[in-house]
Amino acid sequence: MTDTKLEERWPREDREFFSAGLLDWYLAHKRDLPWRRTRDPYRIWVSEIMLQQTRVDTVIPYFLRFVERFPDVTALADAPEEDVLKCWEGLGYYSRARNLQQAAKDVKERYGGVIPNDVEAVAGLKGVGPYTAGAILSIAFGRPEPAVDGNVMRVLSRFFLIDDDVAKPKTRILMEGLARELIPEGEAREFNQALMEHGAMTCTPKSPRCLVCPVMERCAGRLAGRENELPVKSKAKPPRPETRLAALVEGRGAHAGKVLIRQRPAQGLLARMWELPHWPAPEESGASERPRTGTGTRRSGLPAAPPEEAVRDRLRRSLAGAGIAARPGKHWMAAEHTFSHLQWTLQVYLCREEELPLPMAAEARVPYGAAGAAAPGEAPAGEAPEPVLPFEAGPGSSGDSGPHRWIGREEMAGYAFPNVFLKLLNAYFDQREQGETRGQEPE
DNA sequence: AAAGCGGGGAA
DNA sequence: TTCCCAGCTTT
Repeated sequence: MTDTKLEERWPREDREFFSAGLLDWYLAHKRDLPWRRTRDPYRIWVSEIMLQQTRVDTVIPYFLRFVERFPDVTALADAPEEDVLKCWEGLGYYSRARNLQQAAKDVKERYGGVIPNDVEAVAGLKGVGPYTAGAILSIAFGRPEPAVDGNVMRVLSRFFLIDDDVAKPKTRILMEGLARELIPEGEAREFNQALMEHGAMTCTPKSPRCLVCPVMERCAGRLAGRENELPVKSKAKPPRPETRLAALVEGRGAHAGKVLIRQRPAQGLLARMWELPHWPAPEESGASERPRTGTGTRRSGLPAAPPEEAVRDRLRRSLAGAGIAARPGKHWMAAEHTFSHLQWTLQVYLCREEELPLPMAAEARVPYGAAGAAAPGEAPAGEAPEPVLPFEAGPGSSGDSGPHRWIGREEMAGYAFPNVFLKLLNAYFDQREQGETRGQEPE
């Protein structure tokens, strides 16, 4: 973008009014946040990674715990990966944690553990894209780099009345060019934070607080009466629904009092996190129906449980395919977990570990399972044998089961779980402690 | 350029 | 409940 072109579209007077107004407002009203009490580039970096896709109030306790546990680049680089993942548990987008640690190892090796004051070096770190690079460089080092996130695009799109689709990469490039020009001399650190703070506190996604806005007099979006239709953003695809059968296997004998968990593969969704074992529900059964309402875990009753016979057989075969001999029992509860691209309905069944394990498990391991492996009275006669499903269907999957473990409540602290499984496990152990199984024994 | 990747807060 | 939010990597 040439300077004349920029001047045409956004006059210097407006730009200077905007920058000065926001900066003054920020210096008077900025929130006291943990990462604003330091200029340590490491802490700025950690905070910016956590703040991707995550709100300030959610991040604060995670940030404090994280920098206490891993106080500097070297401590993070040298920590076991599962410690880092456990510290990130519940925060989501777990690849952020793995990329952050990988980048810490790189900083330790390449730059002696010191985060370099260098645009290319910072931008080259794993997990650091254009926004985060600009944030680190400006906030930690005072460099005049733009840091354009969703807040900034919303603010700029309104004040300068830019109705390009902010979902397009081209629009972000445009905004970065504008944002770079807006930085007042020597004020990058405070101005970039002022932009984001303004988007978070005043120029909010819905119902922007124009009446208290420090730059409202010249806000082109508001003057045009279009503040509520900006920014323009094309809609994302709705998440694809998927029903899955989950097994809460109660251990017997050596595993009494424990339940079975497994670790997910190193690649893809929820990589290396732990979970209850679960498999896709058969399409043709009623099990693939979604509950009409609801998110989160709930007691059995609301989403109608799928037909018990077919489901129990499928579960038993899937468990056997993972080398676990267990008898599926009663439907316990349904839980929902929504990702941005996927919506799981987990139908959770209580199962009991079998005492007679290996021979049967070995036989049932045969992928296109022989009906002869069926436990007494379970396989419906005349039904075509169903394949034992691999651990995770889809491209890039080895099809192998990950490691399994038997754990009690105390051992949960040693494993990182996605929230939905954390809730299910806690609900299960709570219920069992209260002896609240009344009449719900597996058949 | 599009898809994959979690979770929580506001309306 | 439903809707909305959102940066980086990989494909």
